[in-house]
Amino acid sequence: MSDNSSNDPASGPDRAGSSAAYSPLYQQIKSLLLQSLDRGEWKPGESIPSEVELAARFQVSQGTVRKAIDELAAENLLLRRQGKGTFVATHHEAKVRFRFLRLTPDDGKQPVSGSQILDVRRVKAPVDVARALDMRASDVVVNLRRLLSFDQVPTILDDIWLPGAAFKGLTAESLARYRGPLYALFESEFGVSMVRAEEKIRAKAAGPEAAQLLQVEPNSPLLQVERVSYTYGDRPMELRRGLYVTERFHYRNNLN
Amino acid sequence: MSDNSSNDPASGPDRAGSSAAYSPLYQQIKSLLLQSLDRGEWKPGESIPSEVELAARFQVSQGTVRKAIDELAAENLLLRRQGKGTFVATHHEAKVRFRFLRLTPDDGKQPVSGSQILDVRRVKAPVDVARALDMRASDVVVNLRRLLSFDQVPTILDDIWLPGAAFKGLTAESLARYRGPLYALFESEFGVSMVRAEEKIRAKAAGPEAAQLLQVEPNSPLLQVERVSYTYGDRPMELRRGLYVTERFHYRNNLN
DNA sequence: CAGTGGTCTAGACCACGTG
DNA sequence: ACGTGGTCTAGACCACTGC
Repeated sequence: MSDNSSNDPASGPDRAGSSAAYSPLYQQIKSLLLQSLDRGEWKPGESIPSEVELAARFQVSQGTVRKAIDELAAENLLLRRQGKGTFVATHHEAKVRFRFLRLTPDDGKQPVSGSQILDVRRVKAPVDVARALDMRASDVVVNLRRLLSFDQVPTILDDIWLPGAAFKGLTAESLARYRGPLYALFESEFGVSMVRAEEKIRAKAAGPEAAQLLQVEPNSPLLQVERVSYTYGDRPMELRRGLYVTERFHYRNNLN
Repeated sequence: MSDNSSNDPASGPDRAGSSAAYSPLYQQIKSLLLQSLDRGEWKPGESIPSEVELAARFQVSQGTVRKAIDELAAENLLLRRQGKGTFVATHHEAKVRFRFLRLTPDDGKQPVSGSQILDVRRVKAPVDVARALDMRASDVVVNLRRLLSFDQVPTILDDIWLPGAAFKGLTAESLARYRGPLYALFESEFGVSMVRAEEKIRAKAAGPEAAQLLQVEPNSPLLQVERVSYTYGDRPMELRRGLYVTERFHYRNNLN
């Protein structure tokens, strides 16, 4: 705040939300950065302006910008690379691919993966799906089913629900052609960046259809993983129900 | 560094490990703090010295101490409370109790929990246990089995393995008397603070004994959770194999 | 009111990546 | 050589807690 002899963070020109109880400057800067990300001012994989530049733009010190970026980096929305700049996180890039997939081979060797699209439909949202995605039951959703194999062994059966409006051009053909993580496709083809997800996990006996597709005995124990993925602004954009075969794989998790 | 006109972080008096490639000052401070925690200089629940005090002790600026503490707080080893001080994390305290338990009721209402000790034995470590706990197979371990119930419904069957040396006085009687999380007991009775854990999760059919104890049909699908817990310095101190009934509960997880 | 952590600034220098 | 993020410092003031 160059024009302000006291360092009062609330006195400067109106930077973000105007009134509000009290929010530290760096939080306000963080919100502004989030808005820019959401607005698509900087695309996934691209670099954002340098800290000095942002400091000038927002009329704050570099340290304040830094703290805002620190938090966004901690949340994996941004990626700092010393000497190069700060980049918008992306689901392309080998390093963060399958960022949301916690299923891991017991022996540690990463397997060859293959995907088979079983079905793509556009339907009115079932109530539970509508509730999870914050939509009305009259809204249209895309329902996508696929089978993932690792080292040729069928391992994950996914049942995926997406808001129809945001995923207009999504067809079985475009999916069949595509190689790589779905989230990368969502990002580059539909401008939807998944930033965070919540999962609910339980054990479930395989039904007849799942057993057949996953090539296990009916009633075999499967891991059922229900995931809701969110974009910027905590807007839910995907509901995914997966059934995992955990014979030679396990779901890994770290607790702090 | 008051006595050093240049801000060279490597030139001052030898603060931590001496040589080593290069480590930022605040990382060295962090190591020193970790050593103090490990050594028990400050006990769980207690406050550590103030930032100014630590800055004076280590001959660095408050900002550097702050950054070290920031990281320890992010890892949940320390807890900052504005206006009061910085405290050593503890498994007592309602807020962080069951910090490592991710099983959550589907309806959100937190249940009444009860614990029943089934068995406590001291045996030579089986090979897999020895490997997980970084021990020799000739070493003695404590093996503890218990049944957790939520709202009177048997839900978790735990099979727990602990290094015998560190848990000398652990008996069935002392456990039966104790109420509250095991990790809190480990902390106050044995000076072992669990700081971090890794879990491997899979779906498993209930064997006859588990089915009987958990009051489910044999071959019912159960969540099998294998957890290794670590103290300071990444030393594994517990192997825990749990079987969870996920009829009215689920394992929740957040992905970033 | 004093003491604690929390925010903000300004400026110096370091490590890294690229030309 | 230059620009980027990373570290470190010193000092000011704010917000919260408890005496």
